[in-house]
Amino acid sequence: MQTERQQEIISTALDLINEKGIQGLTIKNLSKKLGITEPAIYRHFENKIQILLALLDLLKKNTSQIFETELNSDETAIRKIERLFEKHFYSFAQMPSLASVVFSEEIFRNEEKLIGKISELIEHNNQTLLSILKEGQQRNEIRTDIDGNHLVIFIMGALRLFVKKWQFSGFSFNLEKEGAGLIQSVKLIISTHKN
Amino acid sequence: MQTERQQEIISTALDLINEKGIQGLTIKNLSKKLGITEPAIYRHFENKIQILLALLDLLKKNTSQIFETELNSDETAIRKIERLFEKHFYSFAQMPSLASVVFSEEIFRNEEKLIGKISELIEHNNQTLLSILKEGQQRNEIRTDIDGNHLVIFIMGALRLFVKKWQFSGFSFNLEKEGAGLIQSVKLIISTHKN
DNA sequence: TGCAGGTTAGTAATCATTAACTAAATTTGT
DNA sequence: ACAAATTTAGTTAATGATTACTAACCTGCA
Repeated sequence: MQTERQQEIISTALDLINEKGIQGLTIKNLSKKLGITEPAIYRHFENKIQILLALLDLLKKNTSQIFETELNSDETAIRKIERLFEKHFYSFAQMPSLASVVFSEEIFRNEEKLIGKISELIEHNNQTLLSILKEGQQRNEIRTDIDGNHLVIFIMGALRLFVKKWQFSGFSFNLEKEGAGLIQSVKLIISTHKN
Repeated sequence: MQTERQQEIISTALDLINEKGIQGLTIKNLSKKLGITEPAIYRHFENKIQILLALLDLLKKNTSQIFETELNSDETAIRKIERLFEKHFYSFAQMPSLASVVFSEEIFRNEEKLIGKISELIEHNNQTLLSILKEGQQRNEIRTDIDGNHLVIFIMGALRLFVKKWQFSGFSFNLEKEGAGLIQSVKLIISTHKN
């Protein structure tokens, strides 16, 4: 469980990374933004790594959950993928800072624990997506001429790059609206060809 | 033009980022790896930003050139895309450190000049790829039911994610060999459906 | 009254960078 | 051809900023 202050710290850390990148996330900047002094941070987190680990938990909560929920829903595979995109876009639109962190693994490369945790998260989400796709292929909803692992790369690659473009543009376009078009293209690409 | 020592410094900087991420690229680490003292670095580069700018030039040389060459070749669009992947894979296989940097824009987020330069590079390469795709669509080699800009996202997204997976695995699989399979899937996905 | 959550004032370590000096190589003037 | 002048590429020693973090103290509140 997290206290309100801890959540506030994590959310502010997220904003800082969004604004200035990982090199902008310092205890000084963090405390300044929170309106408290540096040592006060240490009343809530043991050290900086714990803050980043908590931040990774937030990422996990905001992405893993999406994958898991869809895996266990009753929809068609195509509809699951569609909702996967929609939910991601919704989540990022609600909290744009998230988009600046979630697909930027470079941020977590300076500590063994962090590397392990983000790798795990990515791998787990990929496996969940692969399950959805394989099920869709068995049901003949999703094309079988392309290996499931490759489909994962196309889907996640597109999602990642599209969100990164949005971030790079300074969140200047409507992610959910523009994203709807991309979702249609994804469906065209992965569906079994019917004619 | 660059001196031999400057190239050595850039190449070593690349290796450092590959090993420890951008936070591992310090003048101290750099000089230690080169076997010289820290101030000696400043005989070859004005400051650290100039080193990163020179590193971006290396990235540009290794990616822009690939795109440009293919744009102006006489091959079919499909063959151009195929060679685009092959050349990227070859380039990264020759110099794996490159793969750790080229799709990690986060590295260059702490200085206005760096952000500008990497954004320019990405945008330029995307535009070149878009030209290739649109020409292919006009010639009816590439499917027209999906917008060119979306095809760019699928192609670049897949290339980026695939290379990133290779990096994440510690370059543990054969990029060119495994990549050949992905290229076949890319061709299946972007080609006009013929039957 | 005890403690959660702040403060002030510091720590050692590390950061990029500079000043001043030097040995060796190279260029220049005669 | 050769000594003098200059340049190149390194050194040691130090700079002020900044890093994450700590010790000791304070204060309002349950």
